[in-house]
Amino acid sequence: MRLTIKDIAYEANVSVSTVSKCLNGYSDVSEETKKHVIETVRKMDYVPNNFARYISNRPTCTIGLTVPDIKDPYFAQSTFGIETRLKEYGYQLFLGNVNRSEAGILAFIRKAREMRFDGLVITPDSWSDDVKNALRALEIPVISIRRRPPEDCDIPFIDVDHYAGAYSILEYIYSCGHRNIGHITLPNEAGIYRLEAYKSFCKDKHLEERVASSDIPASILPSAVNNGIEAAGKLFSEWPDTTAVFCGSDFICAGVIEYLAMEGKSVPDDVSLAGVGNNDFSSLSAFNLTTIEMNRYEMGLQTADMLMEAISGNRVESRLCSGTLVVRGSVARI
Amino acid sequence: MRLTIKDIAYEANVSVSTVSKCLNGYSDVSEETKKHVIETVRKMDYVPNNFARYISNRPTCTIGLTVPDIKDPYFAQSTFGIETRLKEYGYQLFLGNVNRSEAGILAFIRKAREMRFDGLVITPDSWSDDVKNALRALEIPVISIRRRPPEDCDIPFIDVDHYAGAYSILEYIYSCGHRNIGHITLPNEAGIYRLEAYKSFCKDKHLEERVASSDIPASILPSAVNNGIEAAGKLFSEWPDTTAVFCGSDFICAGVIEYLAMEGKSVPDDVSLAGVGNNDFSSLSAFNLTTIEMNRYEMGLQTADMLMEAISGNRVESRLCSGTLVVRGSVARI
DNA sequence: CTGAAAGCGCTTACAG
DNA sequence: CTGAAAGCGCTTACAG
Repeated sequence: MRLTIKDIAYEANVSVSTVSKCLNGYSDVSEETKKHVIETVRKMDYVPNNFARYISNRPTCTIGLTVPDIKDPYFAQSTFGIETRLKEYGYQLFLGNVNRSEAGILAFIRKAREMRFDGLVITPDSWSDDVKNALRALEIPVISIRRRPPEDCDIPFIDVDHYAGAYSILEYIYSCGHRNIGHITLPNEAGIYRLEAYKSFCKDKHLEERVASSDIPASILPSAVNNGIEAAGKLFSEWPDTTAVFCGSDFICAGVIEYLAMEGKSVPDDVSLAGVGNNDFSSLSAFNLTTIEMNRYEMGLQTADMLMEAISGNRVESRLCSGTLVVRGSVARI
Repeated sequence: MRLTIKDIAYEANVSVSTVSKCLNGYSDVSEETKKHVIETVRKMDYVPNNFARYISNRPTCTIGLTVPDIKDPYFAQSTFGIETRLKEYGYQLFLGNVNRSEAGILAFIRKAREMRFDGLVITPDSWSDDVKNALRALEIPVISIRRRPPEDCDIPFIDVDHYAGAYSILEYIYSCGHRNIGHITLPNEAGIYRLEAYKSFCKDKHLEERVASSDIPASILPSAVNNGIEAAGKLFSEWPDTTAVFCGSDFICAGVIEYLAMEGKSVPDDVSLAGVGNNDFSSLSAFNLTTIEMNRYEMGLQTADMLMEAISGNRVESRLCSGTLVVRGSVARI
């Protein structure tokens, strides 16, 4: 049987209340008693039952985090950042993989209420009425990470500034002398912001828009490569004099490189290339990609800060985190 | 204020006990009453307080998992497997990042007791006396994943069968006609098993041992590439007629490829190459690596199975999971 | 089939 | 400084 506070009280010859006070650092206990009780606790290896402790409405110091896909290294990094900072604040992370399903996130929100979490960090893939209502019924702070809530949902978010990142890498390409710059879109929400940036950029610099895309999914690797190959084919057949391509992701860059290799061309000698993401492989010399680093870890730290602000009762504003340009060798000066 | 079971009882005009029975699926309640209560619960959006529920020593249906490094995609995959299977059993995962520190794992074990977890999956980086004692004091089942406990620590483990995987890929290389096969070691525990397999293999086939290694850390990418470059230098200067190299990891392969490129050689035309790990980039055509897939996800599923066995009170045996050979183009037939 | 009452392990005013 | 007692929100024999 597990030891309870009674066992300690009995052993230490004091009352249950006194043991409780010693354990919780109350000051109105004599030094001597406290020492004796603490020693007894240590000797008997007693660990209080948190379930009994938190039965009243005290803060549980635990935060729930949903992750749509635990295998995605991006989420891994931001999760790590959140966890690190949360621990500094004395909070625990409760992680729920929700597998990109609406039922999953709904179940998680329920769990959060049952377990009396003090706050939530979520990444909903849909903002259905059910999700919005469940969120509204919550009496604890919520931050959305990597997903921007719709107008009618008043929860703060934190996300990468996809637009600014794309714009800055385009400026870098431009500064290297390129004027015939193509874009291959990334088929998801982030990709839309990047495309927007590309379009604004072309307008601002009076460049011709050269956009290509493919319907092949680009979120995981082998398929993203095919996406890049197909889109590159379209791009170069329509605008053969393109000198640089800005891709919606480094994965897609890998596909473009394969396409070019098939055409007997190489990067950056024949065509310059830049992406977004700074994946593991991007630094390998076979790729050596100029790209945008998203600083996910840093974003995780900030997410925890925002949540703590909200838990303290302050109003928090949504944030966009800027990526940083990583210059390697895939964009040539011309 | 949060609703309690009393509010529901009052609203539904029944006793607290009756509400509790309805909520917990007891049969000795009339259909009519049950329907009415459930409806009231739904209408008022009441969620029971788990802390009150689990105050007695009932199972909490939550499992603790320590992960040494949440950014490591390998852990991400096995974690995902564990979570998936656990959910099927009706269990929750509580994830604690322990950051490869002994203090971290000790703190986690304490949390596990406070929170009355039903079981633990751990990955200790050290098996100090403190850790072993803390583990022994635990009254719940524990499985060690990816770490094999010392003799005097009676907890079952699950790990990749590094030895068998290495041996099988060596047999494949041999079957392609290679007889001058070198090995570049991976400087960690898994690497030791792989080296052993290499040595046994050489003995079994009467081949000369050609082992090279570098002190440069090989766990993260840019540094692992340098490890491969340096070790390849040593290997080829000592045994220039080596036709195939088995590397302790795909990361190291990437370094060997760079080394060969600097020498004006390519894979597999001049030298054949095989690794272990099947990383994201391994499938890209610039690498096209023949390697061993570790099946981490599958291993996670099995981990959950083992834990459930143990929780059911059965004795469970340690397991080694075999990897599977992935044949791509980096090993030539000669 | 229903509900009053005791109990789970802890905390917290409150009296002494 | 110490401890008896009430209470947290729920569950579970038990009586009716």
